[in-house]
Amino acid sequence: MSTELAKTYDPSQMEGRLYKKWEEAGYFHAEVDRSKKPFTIVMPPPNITGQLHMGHALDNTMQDILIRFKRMQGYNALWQPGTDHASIATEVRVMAELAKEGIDKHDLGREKFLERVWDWRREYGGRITKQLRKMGSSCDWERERFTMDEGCNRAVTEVFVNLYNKGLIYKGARIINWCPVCNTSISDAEVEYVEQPSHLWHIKYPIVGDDGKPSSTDFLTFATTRPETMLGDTAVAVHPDDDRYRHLHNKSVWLPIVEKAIPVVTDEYVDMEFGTGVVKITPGHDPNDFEVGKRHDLPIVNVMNDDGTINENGGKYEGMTDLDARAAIVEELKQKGLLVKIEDYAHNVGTHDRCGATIQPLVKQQWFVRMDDLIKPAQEAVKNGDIRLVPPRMDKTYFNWTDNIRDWCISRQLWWGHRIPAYYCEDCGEMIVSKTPVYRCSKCGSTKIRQDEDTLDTWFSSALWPFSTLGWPDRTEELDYFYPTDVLVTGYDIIFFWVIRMIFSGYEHMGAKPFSTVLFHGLVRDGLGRKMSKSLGNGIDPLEVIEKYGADALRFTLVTGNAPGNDMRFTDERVEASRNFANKVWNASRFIMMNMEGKTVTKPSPDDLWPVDRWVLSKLNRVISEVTENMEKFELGIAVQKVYDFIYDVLCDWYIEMIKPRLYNTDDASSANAALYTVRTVLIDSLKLLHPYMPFITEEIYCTLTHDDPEREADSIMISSWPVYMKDREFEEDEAQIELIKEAVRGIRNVRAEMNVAPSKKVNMFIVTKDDNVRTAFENGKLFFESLAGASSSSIQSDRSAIDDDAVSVMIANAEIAIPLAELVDISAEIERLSKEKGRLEGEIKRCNGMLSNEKFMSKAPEAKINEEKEKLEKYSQLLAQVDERLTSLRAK
RNA sequence: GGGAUCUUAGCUCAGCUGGGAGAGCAUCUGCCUUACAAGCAGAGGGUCAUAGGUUCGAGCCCUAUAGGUCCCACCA
Repeated sequence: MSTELAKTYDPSQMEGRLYKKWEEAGYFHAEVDRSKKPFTIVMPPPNITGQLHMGHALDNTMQDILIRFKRMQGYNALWQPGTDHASIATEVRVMAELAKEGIDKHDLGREKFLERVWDWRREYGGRITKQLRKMGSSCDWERERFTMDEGCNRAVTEVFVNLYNKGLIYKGARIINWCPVCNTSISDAEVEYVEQPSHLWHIKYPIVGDDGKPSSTDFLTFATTRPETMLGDTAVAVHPDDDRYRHLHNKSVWLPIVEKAIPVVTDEYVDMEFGTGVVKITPGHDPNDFEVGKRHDLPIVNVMNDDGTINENGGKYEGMTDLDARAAIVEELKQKGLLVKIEDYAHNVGTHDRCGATIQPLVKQQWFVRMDDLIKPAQEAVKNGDIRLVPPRMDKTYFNWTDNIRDWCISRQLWWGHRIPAYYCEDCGEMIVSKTPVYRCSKCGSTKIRQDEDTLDTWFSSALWPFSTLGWPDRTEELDYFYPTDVLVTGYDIIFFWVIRMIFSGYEHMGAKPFSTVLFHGLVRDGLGRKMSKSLGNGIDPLEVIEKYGADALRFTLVTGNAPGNDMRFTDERVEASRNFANKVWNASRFIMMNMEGKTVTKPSPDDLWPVDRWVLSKLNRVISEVTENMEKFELGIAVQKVYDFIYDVLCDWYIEMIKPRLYNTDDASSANAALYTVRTVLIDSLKLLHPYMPFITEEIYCTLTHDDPEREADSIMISSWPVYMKDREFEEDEAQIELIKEAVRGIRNVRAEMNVAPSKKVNMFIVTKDDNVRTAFENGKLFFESLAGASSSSIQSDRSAIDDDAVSVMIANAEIAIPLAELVDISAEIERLSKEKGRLEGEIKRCNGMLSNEKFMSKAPEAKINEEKEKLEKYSQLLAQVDERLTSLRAK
């Protein structure tokens, strides 16, 4: 470790080095230790396809802040990392690679394809974790997991089989989003609705008469955007209350082309206002129609092949693509006189977000998790506060999901993922769900066994993450000790996909919640407020930011000025400001160390401390308890703001400036020692408070500062103890004294700036006061007028004698600082300045009086508030009297 | 269509359970004052979206309106 800090702050030369040191020292690692309280966070596993983006950066910064904070507080802090296999994203990625070689995954076959994916994963799967290290993330890499490692696989199988045996997993037909290009079903979330210009085809079906034949005069007219699906129509629906069609209840209409009768059903799903109030029902190719079909027990006719062409149910249209069939069918209807009109219509078409193909809703056999009972404990947990969501408004979103929960479709027609542990006997058709591979049919003894082709939804394994990573289904020590975990940090956009599923899984399989608190963050947007996305190309690469400004600046930027759950805009200027702050910390530390050089700083006796030393310790004390409290409440943005203000304002702008004369004064070693000891104490505690936010710079300074200190607390700031409030650092009187001096200094600076007094011009100052307390304060603080306010000398007296009449006055309660500036101001200007001040004071007094003379205020407001107002009134009245007196005397000239 | 959320200084945003409007950046004026020009000392700038209501007192609570954002559902 270097013994002094480099002249300029350069994050790039320290961050990699320090991270390596931490990791090698094992500071990130947590072992079960019953003598300490655990604090656990499981990292939302990033996709192995992922590249670090700002969302990760924010997410991980927040987790690292909490983990570092708790670790310093003495908790046994475990941050459990890992990655997600991301079935569809990865499969698409590898398929794209194969496509470059002209290979389709079906050519390779399942096994060969999976080998390719594992190869890909070995090569790129660790990329994101390397990038997380650059952020300074202090997670326990020795415990890194993967959603498809051996343990997670066992957990997944265990859960699937258990749920199946409990009757909570079933197989059933459902309409799903089918991508005819990728040849798989995709989840609702992967469907992107794109508005496309299209048409509304108004069509009429003949009404079937009592004789069972289509009428040639009575028709039922309706509109559709997809005429080709009429091949699969099994009903026509009207609203039950629609008087226009009451006569058709229980009747039928004739489905042309297919040439068969289909019933007219009544269903509330129909919007009477839209079009003619009639809807054709195609349960096989429309999600809503599917639901209607279920309610009315309608047959399902599938007219489409997996590649999107019309199948044998389409009769003569078999083999045509959907669009060709559409044109042909419209033409045939027209010839039959059944086409009423064609209208232009813009309509939202579901497309696959990865390949852009138009989604075809198809009915397929899928696996489902029955949610009605599983969701109940998850609902209850948030309701009764067992699990707390931060910010609390997320409760509403949460309940919106749990209240409207639908069965979870968990099967995917993909290869990369956990294959469903269901086996079918080719001979007798028996289905066996088993934790271990099945080779023989338990019913007929046949060995012709085939495993279900489908894999599980990626979220199925993520849902188990809080306990699968700790060893479940084995009852490990880790599980016993670290579970339930403490905080989950994630974006509000995956409340449904992930958070809810982890919660009900925790209750179902562990019998306990997965975590106590969920801390949500928002989206990171670009400078224009747009979501960062690849297609827009407006994403800001965190790694580039780190390279330019350092990880500390990036982390600081991501949590500053932001409230939990709110989106934030990310701009270069904000990072720059953060970097500048880091630079400030760097230079202040450098200054302190320069002054310590060659000296042995010892603990001063209490008598050696100056009021200003006690003032800063008292301020430090307060910021420690406030910051700690804010962090306990997850108010990270507020906490870091307070640390910033303390370091910048209290430490750098005031305290360091105020002790300079003592440091430079070689005659009084004990005073210099007291100042140095105090400033070092304050610096170390400030660095500790800042460390969770800016781990690298604080470590570098801490180690350098304490490298030869025999009483050095720890080899690293990250394992040092979090500062705590200390009663013997509380100095109320000294605080008041120094605040008075600061007020005076600021007043003098104001006047000087207003009067255009060159900063280099030193002037005499006279402090006039009759108040003993104020006198004491200024006796202690006289020297600050010289070092901070440009006084050549200052003296304290109880009246204005021996002061030039044309001196400028700075009024402080019970004191006047008179500054003779004869050659720079004239009396009339001073009268004007004081008159303005008088007006301001009168306004304040009027406001106070208004409140205090309001009977209702006096009877209803809390006593503390009333006293506060009374004190203000007193102070302003005092100042006003001083200003008045001075004005009277000036006007008499 | 349902739900959530936001609207505060020129810009980006804080503002904890209601008690005299804040920060950073930008702008303006001075300063190379031996830690820092990535700096120092000052200054200007806000009817807290609009209209009502509750309250002694509202940026904060309630209602309505306008506009923005997000999530969900997608209408034939």
